[in-house]
Amino acid sequence: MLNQFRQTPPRQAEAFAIYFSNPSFQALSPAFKRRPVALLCLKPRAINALSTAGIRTIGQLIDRAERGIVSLRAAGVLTRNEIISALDALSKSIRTDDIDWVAYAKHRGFVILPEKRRVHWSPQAFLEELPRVAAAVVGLEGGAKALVVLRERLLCAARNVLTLEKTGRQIGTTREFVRQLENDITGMLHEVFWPDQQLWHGAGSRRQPSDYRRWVCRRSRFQLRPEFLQPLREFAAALTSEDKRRALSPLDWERILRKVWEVRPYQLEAAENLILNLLGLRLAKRTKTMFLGAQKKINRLLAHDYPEGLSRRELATILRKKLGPMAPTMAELPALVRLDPALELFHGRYRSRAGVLSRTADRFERILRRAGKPMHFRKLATSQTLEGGRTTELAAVGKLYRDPRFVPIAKTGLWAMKAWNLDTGSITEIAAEFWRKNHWTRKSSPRPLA
DNA sequence: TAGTCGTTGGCGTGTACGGC
DNA sequence: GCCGTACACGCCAACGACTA
Repeated sequence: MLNQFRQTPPRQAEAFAIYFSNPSFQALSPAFKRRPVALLCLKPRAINALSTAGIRTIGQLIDRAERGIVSLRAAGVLTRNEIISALDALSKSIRTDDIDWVAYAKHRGFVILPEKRRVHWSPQAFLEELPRVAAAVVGLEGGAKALVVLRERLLCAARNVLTLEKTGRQIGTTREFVRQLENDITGMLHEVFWPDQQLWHGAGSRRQPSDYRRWVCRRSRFQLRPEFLQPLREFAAALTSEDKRRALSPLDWERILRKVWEVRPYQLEAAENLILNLLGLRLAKRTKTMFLGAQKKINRLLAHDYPEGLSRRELATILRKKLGPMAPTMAELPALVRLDPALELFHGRYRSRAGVLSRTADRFERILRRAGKPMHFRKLATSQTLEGGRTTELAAVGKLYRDPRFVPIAKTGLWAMKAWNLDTGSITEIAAEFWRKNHWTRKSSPRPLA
């Protein structure tokens, strides 16, 4: 119980007291000393015991430990050991201007996440690792039920969140318990992801802010590598108070994501809701529904009716006719298209990506228009395979014959768009037609060149 | 005995949807 | 466009069973 810096051994009566002193504590700033002891990740019993003894800040704990905390009610050997261990780890983690929390966590035997080290985490790498880190934290702290809630309610796209009721049915519990669990998970993750902020208290959480002991008593025994948190911090720094206050439309969300992380919402599909949650953002439901409807319409139009694509103006006009006041404006269209992985902008025209066009003939039309000239059916079949189709050469010919958009060029195997109005007969037929148009007879036909 | 886990019931709010 | 209804959800209070 005693550390090496104590000069004289304690009296017998003080044998269960806590004594701890270390010269390195002098390097701690007054601001840091004013922070709550909960930052040291002590168990609730230890926090409660210290709180009862009037010790609520790190500075108070250091001062009292140097003088000796003789009577610590409701603290047994384990609790006293834990406090000593926290003080010891703290003394070994002091750097010139701050605390090295990773070193502190190592000294305490906590889990350091993510396991792999990187000097720099790009937004893409962060997004890839985030679900694993969240699952590691929740799996170890919360158990199987919490993992299901995490998966169905947080590690998913904002539009795919399972209802409380359905999630509850999955784990055999009530929707209210799912809500409480989700709140606890969110709180836990907030504390893990924002370790230097005031401890989180979510609305509806079991923790009550009026009760100091409850307020500070829970911190997860995890430490995230600070460099891993950098992308999230940059994102939070780029947000305005207005962004946090109002419910964001999907377009606002898309705009912010592109500006800060240079990614699109579907790229963070697996963790979209968690990221929104960690950043304290929410999406507007009504607007979201409205835009999802518009997006569905655009998808259908471009995949079936206009596989060759539409200009922004054409698309806006058609949508206005079909959706009326619910139609997106010209200005909103580019972002709406960017939001949908099935759509793309190609040479100034919006169109479905070839891989998601539902009909083979639509793909053929796309390929031919792109080439701008007739193509052999074998090459057409190969090209559509490269773009995600599965049609064989034989089936391709059948589809080309059946679809009035395409015409064969004589018996060459070449196919063109009917809209191109090309001469598609054989050389003999073209020559005969040429002669007929010029009223030439056999006698009057010109002699072939020597 | 305090804390945790999980349930129950109730109230208010926002949204979707159908009927008029 | 308005209205009523159903549904999902947030939030809260209270409670019992269990456990360290």
